[in-house]
Amino acid sequence: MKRLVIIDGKSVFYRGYYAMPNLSTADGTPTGGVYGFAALSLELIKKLQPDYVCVAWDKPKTNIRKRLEIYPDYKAGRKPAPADFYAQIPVLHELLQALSWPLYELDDYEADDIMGSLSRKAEAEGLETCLISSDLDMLQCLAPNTHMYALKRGFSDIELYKPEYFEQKYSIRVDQFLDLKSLKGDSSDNIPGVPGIGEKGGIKLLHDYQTLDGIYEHIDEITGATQRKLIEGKDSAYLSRQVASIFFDAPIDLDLKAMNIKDLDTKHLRQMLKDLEFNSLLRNLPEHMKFDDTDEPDETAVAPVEIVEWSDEIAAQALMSDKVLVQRIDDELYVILDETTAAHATHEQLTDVIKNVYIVTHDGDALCRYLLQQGSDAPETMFDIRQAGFLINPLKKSQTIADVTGYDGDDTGVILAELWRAYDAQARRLKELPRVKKIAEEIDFPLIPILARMEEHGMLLNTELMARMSDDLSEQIADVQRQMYEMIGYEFNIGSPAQLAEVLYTKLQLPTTGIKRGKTGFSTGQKELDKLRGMHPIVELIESYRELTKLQNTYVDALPKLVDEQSRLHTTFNQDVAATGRLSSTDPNLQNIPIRSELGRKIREAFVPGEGNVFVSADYSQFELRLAAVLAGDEKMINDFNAGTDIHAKTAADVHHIPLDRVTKAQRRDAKVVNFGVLYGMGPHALAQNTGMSFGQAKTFIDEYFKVRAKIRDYIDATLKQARDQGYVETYYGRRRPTPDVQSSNFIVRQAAERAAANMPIQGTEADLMKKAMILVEKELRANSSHLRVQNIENNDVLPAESRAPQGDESALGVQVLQIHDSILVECPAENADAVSKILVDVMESIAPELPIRLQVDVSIGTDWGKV
DNA sequence: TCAATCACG
DNA sequence: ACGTACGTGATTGAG
Repeated sequence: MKRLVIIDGKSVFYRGYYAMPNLSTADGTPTGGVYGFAALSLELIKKLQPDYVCVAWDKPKTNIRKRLEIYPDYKAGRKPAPADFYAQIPVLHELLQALSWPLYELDDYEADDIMGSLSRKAEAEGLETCLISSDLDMLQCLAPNTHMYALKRGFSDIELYKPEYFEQKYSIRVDQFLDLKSLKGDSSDNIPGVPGIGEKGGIKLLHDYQTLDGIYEHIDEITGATQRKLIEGKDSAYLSRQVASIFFDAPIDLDLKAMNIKDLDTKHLRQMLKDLEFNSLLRNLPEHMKFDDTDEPDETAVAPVEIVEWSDEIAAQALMSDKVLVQRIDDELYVILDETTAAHATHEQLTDVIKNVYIVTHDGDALCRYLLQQGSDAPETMFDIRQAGFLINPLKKSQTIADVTGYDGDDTGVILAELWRAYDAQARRLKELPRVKKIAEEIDFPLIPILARMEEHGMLLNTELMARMSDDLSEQIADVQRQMYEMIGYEFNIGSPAQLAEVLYTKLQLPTTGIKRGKTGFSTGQKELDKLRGMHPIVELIESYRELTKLQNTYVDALPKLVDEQSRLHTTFNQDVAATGRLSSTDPNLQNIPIRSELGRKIREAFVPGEGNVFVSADYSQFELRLAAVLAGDEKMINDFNAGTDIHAKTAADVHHIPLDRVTKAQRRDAKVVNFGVLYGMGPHALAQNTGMSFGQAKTFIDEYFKVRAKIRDYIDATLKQARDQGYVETYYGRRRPTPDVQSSNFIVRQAAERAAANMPIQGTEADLMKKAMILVEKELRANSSHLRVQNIENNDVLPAESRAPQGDESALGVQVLQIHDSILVECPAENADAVSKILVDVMESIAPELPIRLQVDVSIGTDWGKV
């Protein structure tokens, strides 16, 4: 039996769009919906092996005219789809052309009707029809040889409905389905049904009386509320049936010739998929769609490298190369010499290679950590394919090997060949982006071994102290809990926002005016609690409960579980996550250990240096604000900073037109909020929320602020213009962030993108400088040149840098252990603390002599992290 | 798996 | 009519 597949285009596209919301090509064109459509339909083609395929499409607006005549509220209340959804539709149409799948759309008929009509004709012709849709309405079309593949939540979850399965699942016949829908309604199409009758009730009624007509013919036999609801809802039920029924008479021919799946331009298809960067799909095409390229080289399929065993010859060849790829896969270490040859190796065999040859690898951090664990040295720098991928497009959510190579199979030879190819492509791309290349080579790549050493070194945790703190917190939590239960009169889960909202807004009847509500009900977040403060004593109890449990669950109880045998914590620093270029820290996140609250700060006391050591902490003062002043070229602000003026007080004085010495504490505090907020694009609403000003006051304040700091306003405008005109923004040093969403027609999306775009050069330049500082600090700590020289000058025992002891923790003055965006934490022997402090201040303050501003670094020494 | 909440710069 | 400050990560409850 010949088989026909009819795809509900928009429905499948929609699934794809929401399954892959962030997918885009390297230049930022959104492709998630198209990818979802392509992946899903090609998968189904492979599985179903159809002879014919076509796609049904809802024509915008005109297609529901027929139903609107009957029922004006049909599909009312539907939200319009987002702009980048529509932007992808022309691309999808192009793809369909490449596939030669006919696309059917008609005035007055929805995709449902087209699918239904075609399937009836196919049934008559003796074809088997597979309907692909997420709209269960299509179940009306089921027939002996017409089946439906219903897409469910997620992506690969598909349910096959044949008439027998349908009848078993719903315990009604297919021809009763429309009547069931007439009774239960459909909220997504705004079809009312009979209010009060749902699926259960509807099925029971249809069981007893077969049809909607049957039910009303026997309405006397039905009792109670059901009878009343049915009588009241009779018109609605029949109206619903009219609207929900599929029109099987759409004027469309079953043109099997046009639907023939074998008839397509495979070359066109290949080019299309390549342009869309759907490389994995390209490699996994159904047999008949593959491009026959026996007479021209196929650029997509990559031949696996040959993997040989290590030999002296390989070693010699590697040492003579100007670069080799070194990659660990499944606990095996490989060295790849060129696109055809790779060899198994051990870290010992590679020691000389790593010391002398430029290394290319995917995930240099992992490679460095492995080498360090084996007792080897890490290379000073390398080409990291993962990091290069990030630098080329920092908006890409993930940079795994599969992401950068487009190959997600498990053939090691192919992975290695693809990695080599990916490196090649990246190197070529970086040549076109010289400033990005410079960032890679001078900042991100050299930082990798430093981060690896920091991670391996770890931070010592006083677990006994943590245990005592935990007991303490437990007692306090139990106490707060007891007080709350007494107050309310019963026990409930305070940690559940749903239950808490119930207590606050229903049990206690606290006012809900002005309270934000989310999808699940009224919010119980800190902002909303602030509004309720003073109305009920429970508010303070909730706050302290939250603080205590947060501290205990997230830090005090969680961190000790993660220490190694030496009681040290090893985080992972990610350099390829934050689109601004900042580091992030995971497993555990050591960049968000509490400090702001008194109680939270205590947790830092459990972070201690090793025996005989101390911590030295150095942080930039007002780093981002200084950079904003520089980027905006605001000379007044730069001068204020260079003169050491209190910038927040100065801002307040300027905005209020009063002398500096008459600024009140409150005025300074408000100015500080604006100074920071403006870096993020804060509006009057947020300012009002944060300061307690009225909306009007906040607006006036911001207007006044931008009069005083007109250069900042100009800078933001210029940055946004750049974002719109060239599609990206960049840091002072040229790190880029693409800005596709500033073109969005969706106001909210666009505004959010604008704030992110305006902020990126500031936050990103901060990140660039911090990384530079870390690289230089590391060099100084290890070389400890000038400082030791000062110490050794008396015995005149200075060695040239080259002949000093090999690199290693022992020979360094101290070890960097943490970076938190504007601060560096170093662990060092107590006697080195002053020398380390000096290095930190000197290096960090002089890291950017090209900038016309003084960078100020504050440094402190302590015997635990709470004391620095 | 997602939303809510809250920890940091 | 929307939602309202940038960038992160971890935990919890609930579907």
